Amino acid sequence: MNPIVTDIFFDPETTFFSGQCFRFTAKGENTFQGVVKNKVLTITKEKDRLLFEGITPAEFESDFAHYFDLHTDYSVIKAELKNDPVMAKAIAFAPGLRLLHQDFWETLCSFIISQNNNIPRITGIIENFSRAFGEKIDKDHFSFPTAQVVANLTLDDLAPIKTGFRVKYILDAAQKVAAGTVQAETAQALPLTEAVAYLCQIKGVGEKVAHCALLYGANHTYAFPQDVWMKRAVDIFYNGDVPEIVHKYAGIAQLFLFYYIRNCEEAMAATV
DNA sequence: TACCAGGGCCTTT
DNA sequence: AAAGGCCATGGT
Repeated sequence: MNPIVTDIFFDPETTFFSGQCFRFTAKGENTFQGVVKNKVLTITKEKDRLLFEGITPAEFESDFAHYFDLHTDYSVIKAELKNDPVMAKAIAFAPGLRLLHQDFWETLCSFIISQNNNIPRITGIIENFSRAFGEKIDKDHFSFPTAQVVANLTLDDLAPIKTGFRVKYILDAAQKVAAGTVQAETAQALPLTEAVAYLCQIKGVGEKVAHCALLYGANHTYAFPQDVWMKRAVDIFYNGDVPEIVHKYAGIAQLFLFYYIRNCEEAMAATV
């Protein structure tokens, strides 16, 4: 199958390793591979274009363009955000970041696993979780386990995944999603505040995890997940007071700020 | 209100 | 080599 070529710009590396998704790995300097929508997707970054392999042009148009938020014009958003000096720095530091539109259940479950955990370990847990309970796609790749499958597991089944005390949270989330008590469509349709409360009915889902699931998995672009890093960023950069422009593009602004404070030497130095 | 719960990768000391 | 923190939340 010939690769799909696109001249739409985004940076796979910063996008995949910004902490919004946990399913991609680097394969060499400019190639990244991961499981999306039960398919093994390989993306290669060339000088002025990206190559997509593993999916058909029809799949690219119908599913993956939305997944990569390619219908959103980032130049407009970034131009406006850059009026804020902190955002200008954050955007300049990782200009190719994009907000991914992921599967609701996968993000919900992934961010339950993420709590009080670091990104390499989260990635490893999700890999093992998929290998154990997902469907085999090829030798090295497995789909993310469905809520229906996970809902029928026991605490002992999940023990080898070593998610510790989070196991019972995962089970409660899976059971509520599988039963339809919590639905992606409802989470998406509700206003943000009500959507957060809706997700917080799940054991182990609090404000932070709810915002992540809504932002990354339910199209809530005004969601603004605040973990220790973001709180630090808001304190240091804005003296605790988030400016209006950041509120306007909350989710995307958060993505830039999070990546900036996590990775930029200058920003790190400011934390001392 | 403060602390603790699995566990392991990574950073700092 | 050892210690502490990590895209948190619920229970005591």
